[in-house]
Amino acid sequence: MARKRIRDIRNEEFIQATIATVYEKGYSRVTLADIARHAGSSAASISYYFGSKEGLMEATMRHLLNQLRDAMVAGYAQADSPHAKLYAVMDANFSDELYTVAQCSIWMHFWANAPYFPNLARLHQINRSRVESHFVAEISRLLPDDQVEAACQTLQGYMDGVWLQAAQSDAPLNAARARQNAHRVVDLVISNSSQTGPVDAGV
Amino acid sequence: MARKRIRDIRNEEFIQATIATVYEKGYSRVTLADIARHAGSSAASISYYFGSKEGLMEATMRHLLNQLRDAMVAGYAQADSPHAKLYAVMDANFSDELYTVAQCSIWMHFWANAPYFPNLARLHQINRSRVESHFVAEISRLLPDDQVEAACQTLQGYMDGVWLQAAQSDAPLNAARARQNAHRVVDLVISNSSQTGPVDAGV
DNA sequence: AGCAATTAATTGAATGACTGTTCAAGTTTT
DNA sequence: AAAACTTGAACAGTCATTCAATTAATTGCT
Repeated sequence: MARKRIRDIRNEEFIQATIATVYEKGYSRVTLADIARHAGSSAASISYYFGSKEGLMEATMRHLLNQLRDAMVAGYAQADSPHAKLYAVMDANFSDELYTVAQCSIWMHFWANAPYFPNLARLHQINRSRVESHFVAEISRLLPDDQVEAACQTLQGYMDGVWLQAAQSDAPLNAARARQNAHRVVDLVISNSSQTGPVDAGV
Repeated sequence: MARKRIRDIRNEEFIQATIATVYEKGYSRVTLADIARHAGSSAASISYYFGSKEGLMEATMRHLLNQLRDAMVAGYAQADSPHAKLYAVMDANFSDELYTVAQCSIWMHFWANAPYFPNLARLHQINRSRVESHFVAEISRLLPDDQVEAACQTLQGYMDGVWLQAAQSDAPLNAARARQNAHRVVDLVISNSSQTGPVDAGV
């Protein structure tokens, strides 16, 4: 246990340094020396812990994916209505920890680069599928079948789009406000059900 | 005139090669030699025409931004109702020429890298502001004021989000279907006005 | 039109800078 | 005493850029 402790601490430090440094320099320009400097360490140490630069990048993305998954699952479990569950997914995406310029920025970089790393592309796909299946499950209870796909894609696109804009921001983000807006979007999208009558009462 | 012709042809060729090659290798790994091979030319030639790799990337992004702007402006001018204008913006984004995996992919890369090139970041911002002002102008005529921002961000996010997913696709895209879905999203978002009655008749 | 002369276009090879990775030699921790 | 950790320096490879030399295009002149 103790033997692993140090390694875990180091891994976490390097991953945080990676996030900060990729945000600062961009994925295409960042070097191990840059990241090491940020972590107060040396490039050789990174190789020692992660094997290679690619290994570090993979570990970092894995960390981000897990963080997002955990936040999502936690909020999702507590919510008890379809409406609340949709809110929960949004709240996870726009939580104070995840919705920062640096995090959104590195997500951008990983989104762009994932297709060139098969195992990352796979992880990315898994994450996306999970979000989608959650959305579909809840929206199916709130909208007629023929509107589910559009509504789902709208919400998913909204989350991605806001992150994309956030990555370009040069001012700190307001996560609370982002959550508020996201709730409005959820309301906007599912409020449509009132036009076609209560779906639950349908065939 | 004739003197400029050759240079223009070459520029266009190299930019197309850049799009194809960045899609193939990723922004962080693409080399001038890769691009030159795609264009049936040499790396030295690219330096001759664009001065540097960065110059080539800037020219390519400028090209993409102009292409998008032109498509948007053209469709927008022909549409005569707010509703039709919203459709037009969507149709431009999901036109057969622009909505391809390679184009969406390179847009991803440029979105991610724009912040590290001040003049590109500026262009990017201008483009985004133009789209937003179009959206706000039209949506203001269709929804009550307090819903405009959310609706606008939803549509903008939807476009970005779909492109983002498209960039990850390993199958060819169906632009016509994307336009159809986009129209549905527009309908979904603005159909909400019927809940609060005709906005035009309000104070 | 035809023919130098000038300018533009092209690229293989050389250059120089950069960077991921390894390694040996130390230091710290267990 | 052993295992884990750390890193400066060396290594090997890559790549953008430059340069010299060659070829193609254009211009100006008679």
